Amino acid sequence: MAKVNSPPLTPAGFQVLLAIARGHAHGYGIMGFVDEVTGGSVQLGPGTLYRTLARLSADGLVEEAPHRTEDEPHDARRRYYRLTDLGLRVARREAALLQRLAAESAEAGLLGERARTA
Amino acid sequence: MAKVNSPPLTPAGFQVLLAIARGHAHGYGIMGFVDEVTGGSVQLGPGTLYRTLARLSADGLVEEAPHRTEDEPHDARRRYYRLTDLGLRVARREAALLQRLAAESAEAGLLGERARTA
DNA sequence: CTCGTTCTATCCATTACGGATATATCGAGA
DNA sequence: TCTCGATATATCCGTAATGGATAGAACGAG
Repeated sequence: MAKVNSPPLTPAGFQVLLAIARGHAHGYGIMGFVDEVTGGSVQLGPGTLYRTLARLSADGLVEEAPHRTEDEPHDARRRYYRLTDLGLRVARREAALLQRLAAESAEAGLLGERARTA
Repeated sequence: MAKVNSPPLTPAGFQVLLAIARGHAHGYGIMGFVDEVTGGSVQLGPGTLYRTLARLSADGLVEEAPHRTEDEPHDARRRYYRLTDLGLRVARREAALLQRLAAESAEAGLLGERARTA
């Protein structure tokens, strides 16, 4: 049985995995997605982004994919990525943790019931 | 109107705020709660924990609370904390972001549908 | 009184982050 | 075709966050 001991995933690392899972396959697109989905409260600069992509790739969580000649007009500068099997498992595990924390947050009264009195 | 520009919240910072919101008011108890609620996948060592508490306190997100002489048998070593109004707002905002990310994870198929084929 | 546990606190090495900078390609338009 | 701003990737560097080791005081059981 393969070790499921995944290498530690950084916050930025999860953002990137999530963006790729959502179909944003190249670096620049990932930046925009993260900014948008978090309402601007998380912003990956180029430094963090490409360093994170390199680490995820070295850890075997993502791999470079061939250019998609279909819909996209083929931009030679772009590098596309996709999740590996391991990357998918890691992303799922992290997503489950997030869900758990969101549930705890709800238990703690941190969700919903906003400005009830005011 | 007060600035809502909260100081940046670190991952460890949110864990601590959540633990306090859940009623774990002193450092050592927070360590145990975080370990437990995350199934051991997040572990705050003493270094991170107390440094984080100090920073949260300096930023006005938490404040020290008087010892609870009621249920607890009074342990003079313990230091109790509670959320400030600002801390509560920040925790809520972060919890909402978490929820959003969990929802995106679901959209990406990272939640549920586990080992369908196997 | 003694000892193991609880609890807070600080120090240090490693790592992650954020932003500036560099460079190359693309597409629009003169 | 030549120029220029926007797109896209990549690296560098200073700052901050993390993890783990270490220290030491107060607690409770025996």
